[in-house]
Parts: sequence; structure tokens; C-alpha cells
Amino acid sequence: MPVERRPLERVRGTQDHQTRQATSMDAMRTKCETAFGLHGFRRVDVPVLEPAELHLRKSGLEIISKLYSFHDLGGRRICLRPELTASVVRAAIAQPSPRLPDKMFATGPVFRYERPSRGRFRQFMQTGVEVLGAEGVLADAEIIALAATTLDTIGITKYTVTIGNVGILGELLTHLGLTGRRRALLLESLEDARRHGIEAVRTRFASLDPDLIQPDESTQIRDGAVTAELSSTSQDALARLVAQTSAGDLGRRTLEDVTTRLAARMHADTARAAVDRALAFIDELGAVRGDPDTALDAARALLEAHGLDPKPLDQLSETITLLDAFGVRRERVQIDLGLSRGLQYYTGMVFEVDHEALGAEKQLCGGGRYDDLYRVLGGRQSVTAIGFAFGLERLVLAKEAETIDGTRDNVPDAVFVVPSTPGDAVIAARAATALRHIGVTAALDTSGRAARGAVAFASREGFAYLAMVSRDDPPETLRLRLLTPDGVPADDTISVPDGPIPITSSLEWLRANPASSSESTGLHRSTNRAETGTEARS
RNA sequence: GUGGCCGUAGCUCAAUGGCAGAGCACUGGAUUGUGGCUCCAGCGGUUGGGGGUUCAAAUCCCCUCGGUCACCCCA
Repeated sequence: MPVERRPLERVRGTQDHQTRQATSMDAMRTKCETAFGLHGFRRVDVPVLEPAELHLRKSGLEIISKLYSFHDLGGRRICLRPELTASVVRAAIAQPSPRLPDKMFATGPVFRYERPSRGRFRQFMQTGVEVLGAEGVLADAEIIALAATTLDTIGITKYTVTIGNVGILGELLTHLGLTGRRRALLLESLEDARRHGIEAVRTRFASLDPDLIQPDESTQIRDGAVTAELSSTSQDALARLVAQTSAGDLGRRTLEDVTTRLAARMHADTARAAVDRALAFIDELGAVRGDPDTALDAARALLEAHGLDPKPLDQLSETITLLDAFGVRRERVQIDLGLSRGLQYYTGMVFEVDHEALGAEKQLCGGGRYDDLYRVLGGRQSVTAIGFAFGLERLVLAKEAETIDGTRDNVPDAVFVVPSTPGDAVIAARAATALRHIGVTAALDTSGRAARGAVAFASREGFAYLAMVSRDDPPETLRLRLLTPDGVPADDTISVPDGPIPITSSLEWLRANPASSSESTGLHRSTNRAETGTEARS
């Protein structure tokens, strides 16, 4: 029978983490979580699988279009979570009674169907924090500062914090009476406007909602007559108007019929005017970016020109002052009022942290204020909230980019245990077990190779110690030998118990002479077999 | 999602349309104080996969899978 031997490939956009990478990810996670814990956050774990609806309710088109979703065997619509926030909030709502503020962090894999590239995967790790009961600028500032100081703790320095506020545009849209889908589309187009120009947005908008942008010839005919009366839109007024302007020319339609249609047109006209005004504002708002002082001045002028409340800008200013108090230097901070972010649940302050060495996928962190989400997901009260998430893979990339080549990791002591001959299996097993029993890492050579080859291997792989065991040695003894990367240590260089000694004393000796305290030993050879692939690639 | 580049031994990479190779790794041996260096020998390939053009394809064309860079978007 021929058997299919073709190797199976990974699912596109997923990764295998070999030892070094898995360890880096783990260490990165721990550093982040430790920093979160230091700020009084508690850990929560939430499922990878969620009802698709959780993410359909208010995540925004961008995320939804990339959602992994399917029907399970029970016919339920399930998705792999694309982010953590919605799950954490859902879990919080499910709890008996919230005591605010409730500060939580969560870590785990998330899934988005995107085209993979460096620093961007279909399955990746996020670690993020959420604060429920997060009122005002102090909450804003602390959460941004937490992101920044976590990076400081990790030792990542080349980052920039960019702060925006989607609430400003939101307020204008409310003023203009724009709601629902139009509101969502306009909020989404904030960032588009800057990148592609306001005309591109207008064009896109027209294709999605033709009534609003494109002038309609049939309405224009009557525009002149109607606009004068726009302020009073009562049916009576309309009826009078229609009767005056088109005396006896109504054809088969009733007067009521005509006025109703006209009212609808006028509504479309006011909406169109509102959209035009919103687009103009978006165009200008997107241009407000740069260092805090300059950007805030420009923003104040803009809001004043549009008759909007400057309060969000005062808050932004306060936030930046507070950031300084939290230890985030002003030079790191940029203002960008064109920052919109893909998740639609954001309602106010939004921010991102970028790293300069990461190219296209430079964003380390993103977050902001989402004061509506708690209710949207079924919470019975209104709860202000704020949060952010790091991409762990990107933190690792950023850290590596800043790490000078040749820096060595701290590694534990490790003993490579080699049976002298295949007949020494029993004694080798006993020795390895004895070492592990006192917490010493013992890797047993099970390759079956000749002993001399095993010794060369242990040396090359960077093991700290070699234990060659043989039945011929006296019982309860271990020949322990210190290995160094540079060759055989001369006897006078390092005092090693060379030769048969009692296991008990060799263990004591090991404890007293941890190899990791010596700069010249340890498991840090770059030729480590498991790592050659990833090393060469990066 | 758009455009470009790439895919050859376990790894890093060579090879005018003309015998698929090197270094490292791996296995064995020599030397060494059972030790990395050095030396000798060996193992190792459906050239990502499929189809086409050709006397002849790693090489040219098409499809596909994967990677990567710039956009886009985001963590």
C-alpha cells in the first residue's frame, strides 16, 4: 500500500514557536502581566470561542470582514475571537454585581483573516487591559501611561504614543442629526480622508449612499422654491407652497401625495447638507496632528469655527499633563485627531503606540475609551470603560530590534546525562532522576549515538555540565564535568570535581557552583539546533 | 484586499535552457586527556505542488500553496 508521505503544512498565517521563540513570548507575556498587576489589575481568562454576535454587534466592518466564524454541530454561530475586549466585557456583565472600578487583564490568542506578513499573523497573541468604571482624564492618562511604562519595563524605548479622540467628530454628527449607518460610515471615513483625500471619501460615500451626495436632477428643479422654506417643514406650509407653485399641474396625484414626497426630498436635502458639512469637518480634523501644543492650538481654532464645545480639547490637554505625572515624557506624545481606529465601539479618547523599527506592521498597541459597549453587550447600566491591547509577537520583534547582537539570555543550569554504553541505561536513568529531584535540569541523551559523539554534542549545544555515567563507576557516583564554549578547561582554571564522586556531594557542588553565574557558560549558543531556522529568517 | 520579489539537502545559499552543488548540520573514522579545532569518508533532493513549452526545465509560461516587502488595515 502506498502511503501519502507529503509533509503537512501549517495553516496559513499561523506559526510554530520553537523553544527560543516560545520562551520569548512567555517572558514577554509575564513582563506585561506583571506590570498590569502592579497597577492593580486582576487576571481574567476568557474563551477563544464566542458567539459570533458578540463581535458583530459593535466591532466595525473591518473586523467583521476578517472574522473566523462558523456553525458548530449544534447549529450555533460561533467565531474565534478577533480581540479580547468584547469577551472581557461580556464576562464582566455576566458577573453578579460590578464593583467599580473593575480593572482586568487578559492574555491569549486572537484570530483575524488577514494577509500574513512579518509581524502580522492570522493567529496572534494579545495581552490587554480593560477598566470598567473609568471616568474622566485620570483614567485616560493612567491607561496610556500603563501602556508606555510597560514598554519601559520591557526595555523597549523607540516608541511613540499617538492620541486622538473620536468623540469630537461624534459630537458634531450628533449635532447634525446624523445617526445609524451614515454616522458609522462617517466615523469610519475619518482616517480615509487624510490618506486619500476628502474627494476619495466623497466618492466612496456616494457609491454607498447615492441619495446623499449625488445631486438628483428631479429634486433640483424644485430646490429653488423649497429651500426658502426649509426652516418650517410642516405639511401645511408645504401644501401651501405646492399649491402656489404648481397650480393645477398635479396630474393624477393628490395634493397630500405630492407634499409627502416633497417632504422626503427635503429630508434628503437636509441630510445631504449635514453630510457635506460633516465631510468638510472631517477633512479639517484629519489635518490636526503633530506635537501636543501645535495640534491643540489648531484644534481649538477648528472647533471654534464650527461652534463646537472645546471641552474634549481641554481634557486632552489635561491628559497630557497627567501623562507627565505618570512618567510619560511629552516628547513621546503626538496628537492626531484623524486617528479613528477600526473598532467602532470607541467613543472618545483613542490611542496607539508605534515602534519605529517595525516597518509596515509597526503598531505595538492600540486602545481607547468605549463608554457604550457595556450596554451594547447587554449590561443593565451605563459603565464608562477604557482599555488597550498589545500584540505580543510585535513586542518580541520590537525588543529584538533593539537588542544588540550578541546579548546573551540568562539560562538555567543544565546537565547533559550520557550513558557510556547502551547497557548503562538504568544507571543513567537514576542519575537524571536524582538531578531533577533537586531541581537541576537534566537532559538525557537518548539518541543512541556513540558516547564520544554525545560529548561533542553537549559541548556544542552549550550545556553547562556533562555527566557521563557508567556501571563501572562506584555506586552512587557521578562524573560531572563543567563544559565551556571555548574548549577543555585546564584543571587549574576551574575547580571541577573531575572523576567519580558521591552523588550527594556533586549535587551540593552544583548548588554551590551555578553555571549561570559564570559568564562563559550556559545554553545560549546561537547554533542551538532548534533555532537555526528562525534565526536565519529574522 | 492591491502590487513587487522569493521558494533548490535538516539550515544558509550556488548552479548561460544542457550531469543539481558548496558550507554548516547529521553518521562513521583519524587525532585529542571519552570535548568543540583539524583531517578523511559517508548519509542526505519528487528543485514547494500541479500543468504546459522544449530534444532537454531549478531556470521559460500558466495555475496553486507558502514566505517576504511596499500599500491597505491592524496588535
